[in-house]
Amino acid sequence: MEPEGAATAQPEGSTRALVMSDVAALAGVSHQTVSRVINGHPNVAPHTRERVEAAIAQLGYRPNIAARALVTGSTRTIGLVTVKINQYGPAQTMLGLEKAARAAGYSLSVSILDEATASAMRDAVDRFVSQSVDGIVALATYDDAAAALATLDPPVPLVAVQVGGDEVRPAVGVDQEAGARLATRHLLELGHRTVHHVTGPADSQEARGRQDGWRSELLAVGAPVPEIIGGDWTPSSGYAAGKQLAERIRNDEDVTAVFLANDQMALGLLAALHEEGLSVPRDVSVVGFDDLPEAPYFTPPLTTVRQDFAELGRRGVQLVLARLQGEDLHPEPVPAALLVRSSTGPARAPSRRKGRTLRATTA
Amino acid sequence: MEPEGAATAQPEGSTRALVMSDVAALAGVSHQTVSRVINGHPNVAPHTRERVEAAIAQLGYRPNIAARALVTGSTRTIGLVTVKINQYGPAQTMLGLEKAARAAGYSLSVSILDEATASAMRDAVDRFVSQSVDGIVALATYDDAAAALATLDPPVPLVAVQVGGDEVRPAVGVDQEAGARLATRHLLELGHRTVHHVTGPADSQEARGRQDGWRSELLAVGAPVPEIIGGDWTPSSGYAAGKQLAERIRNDEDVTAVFLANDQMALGLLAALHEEGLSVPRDVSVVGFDDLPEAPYFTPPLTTVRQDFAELGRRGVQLVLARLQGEDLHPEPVPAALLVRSSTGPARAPSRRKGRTLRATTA
DNA sequence: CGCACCGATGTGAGCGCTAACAATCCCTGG
DNA sequence: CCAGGGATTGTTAGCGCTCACATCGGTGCG
Repeated sequence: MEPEGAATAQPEGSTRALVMSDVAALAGVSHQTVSRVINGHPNVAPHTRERVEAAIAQLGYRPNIAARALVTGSTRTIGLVTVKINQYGPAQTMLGLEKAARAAGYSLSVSILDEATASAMRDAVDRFVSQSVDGIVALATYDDAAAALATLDPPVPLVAVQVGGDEVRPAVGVDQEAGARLATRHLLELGHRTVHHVTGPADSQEARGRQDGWRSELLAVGAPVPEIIGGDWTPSSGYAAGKQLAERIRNDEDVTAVFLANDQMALGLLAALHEEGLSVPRDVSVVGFDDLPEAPYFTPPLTTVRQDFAELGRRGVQLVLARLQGEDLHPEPVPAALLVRSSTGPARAPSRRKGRTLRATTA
Repeated sequence: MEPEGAATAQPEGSTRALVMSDVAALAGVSHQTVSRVINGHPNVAPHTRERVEAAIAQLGYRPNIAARALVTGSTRTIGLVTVKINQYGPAQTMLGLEKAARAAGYSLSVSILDEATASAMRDAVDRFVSQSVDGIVALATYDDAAAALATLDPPVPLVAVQVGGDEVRPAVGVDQEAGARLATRHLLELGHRTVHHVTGPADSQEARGRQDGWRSELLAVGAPVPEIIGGDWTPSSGYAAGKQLAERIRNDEDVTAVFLANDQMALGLLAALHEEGLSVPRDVSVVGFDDLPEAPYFTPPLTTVRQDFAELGRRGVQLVLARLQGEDLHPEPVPAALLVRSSTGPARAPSRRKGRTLRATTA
């Protein structure tokens, strides 16, 4: 980037044009010995090691990683391909991944897709391959992305994070089903006859996992399984669900508990219910999923399910590194935990609750 | 990573062990001509260029970027150092940056700090330098991070995104002050005598910018400037502010309009006001800042200020690239826009509003 | 008609590092 | 007392690419 003649132009002892032999010369050894010290090879005399380390420190030497990458074939970089980083889950997962990668001495290169299409996914993986990352982590919660992943066979380890089943290659994920069962059970235990469910998008494996958990818990206790209400993660779809549910309550249907596949939809539902003059949790109990930072400040504070994203990231990186060494571990799903706040309460008046008055707030 | 003997093991015509001379041999030219074609050098005969391109396509050849980086000194990577990616603003900015970087043919390497301390910042920048990124973008909205940036003098361009003034090196940011004035003016125009303000953390330049905007708008129209209420971005601090304000309203102070430095605090305030039996916007008008995806679904839907993060990212990358070429552009701040929803309304009963009844909901 | 010149291509060197091998040196055991 | 072996260090050869320069064939002009 600059002729080496300018090497000493830096005001303070900053990096530049310093190469291994500079260190070697100062320490009075060969460059190879310096290399050995840097890479922690065993057979270096303690005395020599010290001298080399001192020289490195004195010069502020930093190995050129491009040169190292050229010969080792490893860039010590992990590529992350993800979608919709503005959603809480992906953002948190990314945070966990970065931390774990850094701790393992890897850096994280990211590619944020606009859409989770197969071709976008393929392109991103391709880009990482020609960037010669050591491994790739894909956040693939949507079917087509997951499908795209399945067709890919990059020359580096590729692991999926947060996909539903084990359909796709090595994968780690949160135990969506267990989390959903926790939420459902909580509502059931409060005495609700059944629990309604607002799902996420049909092509999201996470959404399906939550739905499965909800259904199986209902089935397990012999509770009726109401028809699901479709949603798409947005508050707006939760709002629509809230309106629909309010209408059904007005028609005297037995709707006292709702489990939504994420907190944002719960927020929308809360808003709709409020508009319809329904009180949470007096009239309806509500549980979300994700534990957004805002969730404790919803009106009312939202009972929800928290996923341990840091742990997820850690395992994701761990999986990549294991694969890199040829190991083939199959990690357990990361557990989820229920956080009970004020949006859930005991079911009132077991069955008959005729003659309720509904205030219309909007008019 | 693997002995080159295994080079042809790949099932389909995937990448591996392909080097420039393979392409050269197939095209019947020298490796240097291949290099020229790849790098778009002018003096290549059209016919030759075509043949080389065909060979590249046929083989699926991808240049080894480590080798290129070794000789050119450029990795075509931009480093991003940021804090708190789980907050909406940073996450969106990052998205914008990644997009812009990718469009410019750069990839984005990220480092997410736990804390915005000087030493963490320094370490991250250091790591990027030894990773030999071409440029660094720092999201430095906090003073100590910004201060750390000012002391740093890395051998690559370093630009700050979203810092307050021009104190720090090349920087781009959203015009916080203008956004805040928009919000304040909106409330004033609705007939409110003055506007209360809940700030962000004192060491955040963004928070101070918003506060300055609020104050100068108040001053501009000769409205009284109430004491600011301290906050820290969290819903919890907004909640506390809400409680405090409710108390003051109960004591008949003239509080009818609040501008909060972000939406999350507005959410907390909304919750507190609701608990205190105060109606928004009937009793109090509320404006936030950020336009979270959830903001339209708050109770009531929140009037707020939107920042164009995509544009911010674009300009950030543009600035780095300009610096890389020695240019020294000083970009304008990115504008912010007011979004009026239902949390703001006209001021009632100009002054006297004795004898109000406050329901206590919690008891 | 021949020489200078330019566009197109090839050749050689080397970026900074690690891996493989070679060369020491010092010790141990027969 | 000398061969053998392990520990330590040095030497050499590339990794795959781009840069600088050499080469070659053709064109323009004196």
